[in-house]
Amino acid sequence: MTLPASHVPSPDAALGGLNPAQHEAVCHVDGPVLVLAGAGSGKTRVLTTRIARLVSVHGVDPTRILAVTFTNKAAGEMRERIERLLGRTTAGMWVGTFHAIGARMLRAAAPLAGRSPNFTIYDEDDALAVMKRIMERHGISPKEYAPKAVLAAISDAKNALVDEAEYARLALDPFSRASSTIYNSLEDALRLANAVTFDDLLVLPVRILQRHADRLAAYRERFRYILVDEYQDTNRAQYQLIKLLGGAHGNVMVVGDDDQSIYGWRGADIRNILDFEKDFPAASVVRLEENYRSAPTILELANVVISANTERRGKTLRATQPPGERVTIVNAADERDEADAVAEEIQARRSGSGRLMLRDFAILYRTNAQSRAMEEAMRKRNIPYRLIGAVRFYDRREIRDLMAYLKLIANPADDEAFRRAVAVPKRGLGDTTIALIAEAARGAGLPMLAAAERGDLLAGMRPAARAALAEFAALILTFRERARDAAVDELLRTLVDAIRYADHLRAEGPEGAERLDNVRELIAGAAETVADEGGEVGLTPLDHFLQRATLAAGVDGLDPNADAVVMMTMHNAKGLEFPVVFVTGLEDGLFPLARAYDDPSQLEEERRLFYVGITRAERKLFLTHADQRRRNGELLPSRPSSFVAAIPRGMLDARSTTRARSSGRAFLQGLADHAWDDAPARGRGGSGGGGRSSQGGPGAGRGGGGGGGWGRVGGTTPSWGATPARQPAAARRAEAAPEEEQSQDAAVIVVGARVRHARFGAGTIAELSGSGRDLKARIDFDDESIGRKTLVVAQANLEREWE
DNA sequence: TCTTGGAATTTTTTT
DNA sequence: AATTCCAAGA
Repeated sequence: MTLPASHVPSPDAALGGLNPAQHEAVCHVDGPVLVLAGAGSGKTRVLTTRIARLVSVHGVDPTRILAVTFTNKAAGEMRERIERLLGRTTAGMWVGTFHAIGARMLRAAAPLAGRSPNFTIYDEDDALAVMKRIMERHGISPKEYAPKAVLAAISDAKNALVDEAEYARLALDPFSRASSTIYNSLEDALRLANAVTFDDLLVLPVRILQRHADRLAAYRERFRYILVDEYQDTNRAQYQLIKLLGGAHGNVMVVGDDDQSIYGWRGADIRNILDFEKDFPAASVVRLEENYRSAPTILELANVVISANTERRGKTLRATQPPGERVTIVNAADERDEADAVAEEIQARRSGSGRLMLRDFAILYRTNAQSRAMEEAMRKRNIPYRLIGAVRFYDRREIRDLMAYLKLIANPADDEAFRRAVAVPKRGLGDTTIALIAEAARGAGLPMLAAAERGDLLAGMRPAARAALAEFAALILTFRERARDAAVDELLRTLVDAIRYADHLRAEGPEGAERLDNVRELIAGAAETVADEGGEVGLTPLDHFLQRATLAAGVDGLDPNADAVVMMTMHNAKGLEFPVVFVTGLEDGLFPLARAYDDPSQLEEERRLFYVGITRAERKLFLTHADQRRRNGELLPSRPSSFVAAIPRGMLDARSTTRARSSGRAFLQGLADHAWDDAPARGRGGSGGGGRSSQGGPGAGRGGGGGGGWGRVGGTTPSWGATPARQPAAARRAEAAPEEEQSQDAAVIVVGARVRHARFGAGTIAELSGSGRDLKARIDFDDESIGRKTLVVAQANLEREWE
């Protein structure tokens, strides 16, 4: 990104408006620092400003900076903000998630881990499939030891940097012994398939650095400054990576909040943050305790909730925002009633005086299953929404089918991909034939595809099967050659043609059409992949595409331009903020989950998750719970969460939906100790019908200069993300478009419009197709080497070009 | 080899 | 409720 010189701020301008603690963190140059950054305390600003100053004031070459973020989206935003501050590109700076960075290091040194650079990353399903087959081979019954449990045990071991050999030594009980056997075989199978698991993306780089002093020295020399965001959620392997890279010079800044540590279950070790000063002696500690995000009422609630935890360093967030509305708790009859109340509240507020847009609302829940009722409520009222997480796009069957082909093309040793690709569409090759190939491959020590190419290994196979197999192998070979330089979208198009995949889907009946749409979306999305994402050599566009697809997080797909209500788990909401937030399903057994009661530390983690949910809200927070809820098909009575019961009455306005009041009486009266059953009378003037908006308005609205942007929407022409500067959460707040069903982008995305893409630069829209989330734009880019491309508008993150 | 229908079985969170 | 698993039949 380049800005006119007049827009480049002087180094000191960036310091304006920082509070003393932020200032201290930003101006810290050498040596370790721990920044304890409370929710909404401006830590992203601290990180980006510091990096910008390292470059502009201290003359640090961007290539010598390593910044670790929690999601790819956060990485992109961080890079963008730094570039805006610097007025120049940050090419060569490493900004990414631990997994993306690990993958990059591993690609550069794959042979040291027994892989070649085009290795495949197995997701959980892939790993599970491999494992089940291993268990079968070893005669370990999946009834006795659940494959998922074994995989989880192995994953835990990897995240704790325990290798097969050490695990074998530690394995004493029967389950661990079985797991140990499987762990061993799994590692062999992965090597053979030239594949790695998610965990390996962390573990293998650590191993390489531990065993190869020259590599370690080279990286230490390169990365003089290391920054880690969301440090409270790092696990052993991640911690070790940072310690290896930064241990010598100690120029490591970690930023985190022990109160927001919510990934203990996947190996995150809260001790990493509690003990930072031990690991990096003489570390300075900076505490950011001023909150710039939330109304005082919300913050007060957050402080009360988290104070029940004992395992914490302890801090109290101070409010800087003007007073806002009180927090409301809503009692609903069941999950549908709860969803209706939420939807009605959104409708009421949207048409109210607050000038809110749909993207200003977020619905948060503990489990993905809770999204269903919410989705139905939104659909019933034609409220556009975006669902984060749950069923990932790449998990859909048709997408997995095609991805299997791509993976096999990229990595012919990938047996998982082979098994899936060879079976779809049907070519008369069933289990028997596949088992035969697997057997032959094992015997010869070859990947299955290679075995399939060897006629001499397939004695005893039916001629028909043999012919089909030869044809399949030839097909893959053809595409392998094409993939060397072909663009991925082109590759996909030809592939879909060659295997007549459209026919295959259409044969499935009506839902095949929808699947076909997804295929088109995949192709359009692939058009966006660029050959080289920053200096990695020897990889094809396909390799890049596959990696990006596997490592994509749920929120990565969140389109900042779409005006839609967002729904997601609280885990996914970490790091985000919204004017109005609904934290739903606050019932015992659901949030906190039942199993958390066994273990005080798990209960504390649930409470931290609640804290994360609360602190996402800027102006208004709703808590909701239902009297009964369908779970796993069973209708269960529910009582309000113990988290709710622990909140002093006076801090909440309580309200019941009409249905909860009429039907829920008997149930509620059973709860003598329940704080809310007498509440609807209070609050202001009689609380009207269920879900009526109480627009008691934050008349104050924006308050501090950089703070909110709460009121301002509307206005004249859509300027839409273009307003540079002055707007902290600029992208999100941007204007959007008329209501016209789903297609919020329609007003600005029109044929002839000038737009800018982050990588392809400026261009003109030549043609549009599809609608809503599937709206695609054919764009003629100014740069002739890029030419004409078709992008999915919802994913392309286009900005209107300002002229 | 592939389809079909009934049974079994859901870890809660995700890179 | 919904997906996945498994056995028997076409």
